[in-house]
Amino acid sequence: MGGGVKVTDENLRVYIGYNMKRAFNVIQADLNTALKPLGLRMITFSALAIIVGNPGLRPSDLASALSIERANLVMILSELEDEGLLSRSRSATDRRAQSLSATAAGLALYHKARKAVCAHDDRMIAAMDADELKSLRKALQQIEELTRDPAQHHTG
Amino acid sequence: MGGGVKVTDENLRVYIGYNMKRAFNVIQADLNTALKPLGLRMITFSALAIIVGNPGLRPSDLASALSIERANLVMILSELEDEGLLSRSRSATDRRAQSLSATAAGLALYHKARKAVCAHDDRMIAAMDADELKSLRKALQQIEELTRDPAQHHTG
DNA sequence: TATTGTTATACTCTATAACTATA
DNA sequence: TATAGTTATAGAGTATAACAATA
Repeated sequence: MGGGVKVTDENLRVYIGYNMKRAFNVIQADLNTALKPLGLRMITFSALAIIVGNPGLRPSDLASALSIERANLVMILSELEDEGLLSRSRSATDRRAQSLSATAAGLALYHKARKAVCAHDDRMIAAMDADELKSLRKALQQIEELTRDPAQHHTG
Repeated sequence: MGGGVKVTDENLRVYIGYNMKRAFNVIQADLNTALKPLGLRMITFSALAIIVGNPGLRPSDLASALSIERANLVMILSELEDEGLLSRSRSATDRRAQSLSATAAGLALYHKARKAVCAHDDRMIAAMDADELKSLRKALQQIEELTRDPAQHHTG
C-alpha cells in the first residue's frame, strides 16, 4: 500500500472497501478542484446534470437518483437556485411537490462543466482498456444493488 | 440510476466518480454495521489489521498505508489503545517515533473481526468472477496512483 | 395516514495550520 | 532545518427526527 509497509495477500484480501474508499477520495478531491473555478462541486454538478437530462423532475426523485437523503438535497438545490442555475416551481399535478428545471445560465454552465468532468474522467480511466472499464462499471453497479436486495444484506 | 429517473448514456458517461461514491457508501455503511457489535469501524479495523501484519510500525507509516493524515490517525490510535487493543511505545532507534503493536486482546479481536469482514467482502464481490475482481482491483489501484503522478494530475 | 419539502442536529471523514520534542 | 506525534479547527458528507402543507 504505502510507506514501505508490508501488506500480505492475506491482509489485502479484505480491503476491497478500503481500496475503493481511497480511490474515490482521489477522484472526489481531484474533481472538486477541477470544478471549483466553475463554482460547482461534485454533488452540485451531478444534481445539475440530472436536472438538465430530466427537466421537471421532483427533488424527491433527484435525491433517489443521487442516493442521498431528501433532507441533504435541500441546501444543494438552494445553492444552485441562489446562483441562478436552477428554478424551483410548484408541480402542476401535486401541490406538495416541486418541479425542477435548469435556467439558461444553468444549462450553459452544465455544458462548460461537463467538458471539464469528461476530461477528468478520461484521466481517471486512462490506464484501463475497454474490458476493464466495463468490469469496473459492472462491479460498482453490483455493489450498489446489494442495498436493494435484503436477502444478501446483513446476513453474515 | 434510481427512482425511475432517466439517465442517458451521455450523462452516465461522466459518472465513474459518482458511481464509485455510491458503491463505496454501500460498502462503508454495511461494513460498519457488521463491525459495530465488535466495537470497531472500517477505519479502526483497517488500522488494526495493518498493525497486526506489521508489528512495530510507526504511526506515520500507518497513516501513509491508510492514506489518511497523521493528525487524523491520532484519535483512531487512542481509541484502539483505550480499548486495550493496541500498545504505543517509544521507538528504540528514534525517540520522536512510536512503535505500534497489537495486544493479545487486539490480536484476538482482529481474528474475530476478520471473519466478519471476509464474509462481508464475499457478499460484495459475490457476483463477480475472478477476472472482474482482478479488473476492479487494478482499476482502483490505477486511480489511486494518479495522485502520485503529477504529470497526469490537474492538467486538463 | 402517508408523502413532500424543510429545518435542525449530531456524527464521521477530511484538510490544514501550528505546537512540542526530538533528530 | 526537518520530522514525529499531537492539538485544534473548519469544511464536507451523511443519517435521523420532527414539522407544516398537501395528498
